[in-house]
Amino acid sequence: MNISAASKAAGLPVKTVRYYADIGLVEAPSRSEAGYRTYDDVAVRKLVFVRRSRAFGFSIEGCRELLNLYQDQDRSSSEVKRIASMRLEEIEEKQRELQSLHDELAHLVTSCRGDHMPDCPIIDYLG
Amino acid sequence: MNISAASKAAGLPVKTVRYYADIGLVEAPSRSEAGYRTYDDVAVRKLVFVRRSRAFGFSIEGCRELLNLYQDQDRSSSEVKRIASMRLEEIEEKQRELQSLHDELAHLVTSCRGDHMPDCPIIDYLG
DNA sequence: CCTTGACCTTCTAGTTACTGGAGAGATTAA
DNA sequence: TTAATCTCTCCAGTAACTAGAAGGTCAAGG
Repeated sequence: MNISAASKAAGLPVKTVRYYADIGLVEAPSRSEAGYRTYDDVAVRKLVFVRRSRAFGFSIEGCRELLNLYQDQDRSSSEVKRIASMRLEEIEEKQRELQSLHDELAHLVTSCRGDHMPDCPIIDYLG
Repeated sequence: MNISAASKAAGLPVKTVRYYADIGLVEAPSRSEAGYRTYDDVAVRKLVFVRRSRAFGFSIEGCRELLNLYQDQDRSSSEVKRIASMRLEEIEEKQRELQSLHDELAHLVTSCRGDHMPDCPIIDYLG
């Protein structure tokens, strides 16, 4: 499989597939005689794993940790759970921040008449 | 006022204060004979405005827009309201995304026993 | 007067996670 | 054979700063 086929199979852009090998997140693939990268199903499965992990908001370093556990037959599920729980807490923190941000801004928006007078509570608040 | 005083007054790191002038977000301050940047209250007020806008999640470009409106005596409050409302919608979209992310991950975490067996539903799902 | 330490300057480079493009070689289909 | 499509590497850019180096300035204490 050449890189574009692997990229389609994994659901990642070609550039990203190369990038993940460049930074050592996944193994560097073997090359054809002409120097083309060649991928097999195992490589694609790992790329899919990374894509899903990223979609969960894990950082590259987080993915690296998870990937090691994924590849480790002797892993304990408690370690995986610990990492996922940390990420869950980060998400919850972000949610709280976003909520207070939302409430404050919504308050300002509703208190602004939105007509053509230069008077504006949003600007007043920010300034 | 030298840069560190202005930085404290505005609630921004010194580096950031310099940076905002470098990219032309705020005016370049005048300089003392020795080349030190000197700030007045007006400059500080604009820095505070930027800090607050950033805290609301506006991008630098968004801040630039708002700052122009802030400095424009003839601004219409409808324009300000429009920009703030757009930002509010973005926040709400982000909240929805984060919520489904949270639910999915929370489901996986609770379904994982977290013991010392290599069996793990989180890994199974990702891989 | 001199030194010490805090403060200021510019410049470069690093961060995160890619993305875009140039220039050149390889492969495939017509 | 030629044109289109891949693929390669390398360089640069994105957002919004942050860190650190090398060096100039200023005020206070001895």
